[in-house]
Amino acid sequence: MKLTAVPQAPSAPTSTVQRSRAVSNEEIAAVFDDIADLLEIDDANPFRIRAYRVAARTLRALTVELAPLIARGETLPKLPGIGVDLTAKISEIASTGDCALRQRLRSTLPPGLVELLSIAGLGPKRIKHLYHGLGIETAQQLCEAAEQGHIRHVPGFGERLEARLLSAAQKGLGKDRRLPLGVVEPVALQLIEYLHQLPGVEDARLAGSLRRMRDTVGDIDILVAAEPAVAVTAHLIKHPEVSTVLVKGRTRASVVLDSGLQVDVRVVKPADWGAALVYFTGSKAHNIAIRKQAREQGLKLNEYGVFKGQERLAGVTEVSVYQALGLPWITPELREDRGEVAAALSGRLPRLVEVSDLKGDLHAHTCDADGANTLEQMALAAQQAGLEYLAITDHFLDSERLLKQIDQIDALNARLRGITLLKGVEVEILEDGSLGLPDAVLARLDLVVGAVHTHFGLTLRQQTQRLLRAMDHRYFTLLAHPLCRLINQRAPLNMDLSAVIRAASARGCCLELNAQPQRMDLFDLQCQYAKDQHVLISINSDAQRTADFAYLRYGVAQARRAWLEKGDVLNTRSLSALKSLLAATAGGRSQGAGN
DNA sequence: GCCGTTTTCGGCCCGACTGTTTTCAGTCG
Repeated sequence: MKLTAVPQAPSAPTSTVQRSRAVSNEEIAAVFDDIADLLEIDDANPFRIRAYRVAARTLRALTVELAPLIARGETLPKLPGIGVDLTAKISEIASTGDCALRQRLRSTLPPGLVELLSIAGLGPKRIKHLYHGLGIETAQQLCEAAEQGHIRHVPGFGERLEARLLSAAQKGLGKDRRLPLGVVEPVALQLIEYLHQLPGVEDARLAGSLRRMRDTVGDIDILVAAEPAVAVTAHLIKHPEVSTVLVKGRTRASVVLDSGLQVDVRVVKPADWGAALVYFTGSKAHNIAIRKQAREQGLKLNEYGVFKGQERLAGVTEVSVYQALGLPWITPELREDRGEVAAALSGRLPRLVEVSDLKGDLHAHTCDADGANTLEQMALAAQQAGLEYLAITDHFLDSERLLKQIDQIDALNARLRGITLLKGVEVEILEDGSLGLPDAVLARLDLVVGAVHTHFGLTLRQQTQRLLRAMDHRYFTLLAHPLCRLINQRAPLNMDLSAVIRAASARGCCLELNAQPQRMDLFDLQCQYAKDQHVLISINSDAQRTADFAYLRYGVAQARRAWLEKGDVLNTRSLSALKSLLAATAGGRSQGAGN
């Protein structure tokens, strides 16, 4: 229950069958995670607990919502790790919003105990001891007991543990907060540089979810290659931004920076580098999957290498580790146990899109609206970033100003060399799904990017209909930041994205993967579903200033996590191919659907 | 709780660090 992958806030479960909206996979997964937490405190079979956690993860990785299938009476597809019992529970949760097992567990255990699990240093065993020994049920009671020195007298606890738990509890329960990749990565790279300065450090690299380029990151994992005599962890805790040292051993240290970010550093011998890099890059699920692969071949895989009995077969490089398991090297973005091991085994790993494949950017702003730079400055910066074309898609422009900008772009294109500006707009999708500019103006553009910026609170049905109607418009090209989420600030729109994706497919519209670090909109799995439905994805910077084209690499990373290949991405097309594609789709839609 | 062409029962990934203990349990990743 520590970290959830999908930031859609689960709504409070209701026991009524009539619900205002369908139960999402995320909500079912949250119930399973809750059951796993409760079972953990209840001292249940660890493998039973794991089954619930694995099932929760599987549900979060699905690209299709299950509740509508269940509502239609269809049988659920066979999912790995989900058998007869969990299938029944999924149906139960989908139709009632809750599950009898959870209610039973909650009735026998105080509700606060689950919350205690999120305090560092407190697991199920210690929570049980504190509950039975001192009646502690909440973080508040934990603090009081620690301050009064009661905890040290519970068997298995001592003064130091008491102090540590008090400190962790006082820092609150917000430790599972995740920050945008684009915010954390620069900090992490500075730390890498700092570690490299220590003599004897042979290598230092990002690991964990940062290396897998997840859109949000919970902490910074760094792997260092150095001989045991090198005092790497001592060097780390001397860093000026380190505020708290959580753990410091010879080969491992965990610290908290002034910013609140946690940093975990592991030190390994250079000879173990490859195996350690695989291990600490994860994900946990990927590691379990490749360990299973090892076991099936009579091998053992750990962070020191691949072993056959006592003999080490591989471990110096990542490639050698995968090779010893009979696999090609798997790029970190795919290491989520979403089918990459099977694909690797059968030689069907995708040839993923790369930053250098991008020929253009179809969403950018200028100082004509709320951007910081002129048309020309943006054009030259795009060229500098290796692009051949850039669509200018300002918003908040009225017809008159937009027509003026069109003329300015024509004039600029006449003298620019090596970069072409496309005439576009980020037009408001109004509450009823109509577009905020007249057809006569939209007709003069190369592309129309539609987006929602208001009325986030519509019902599921209203919001979905709004987007479907917008895409019906004859000039509609591309739906920008479809979810409208802002990481840690605004939840994704309440709408049926599967329906939107299928509609985009039917209408020949494209969807954006917005690469702004706070947006990263769509999610990887949603892009994957779009790909399945043959919807082209446009990876756009939504640049407000010249420096923002650097964000494109985050968008590409998200696309790679979605298994997208060059052909799945609209803006890998050459300018001429793009223009003919735009011409073919925009005019082909129903003439009567416009507003 | 899931899984299986050597299994319908007996497996299910594995090591570092901490703190309390005096050989190891609990937590974490």
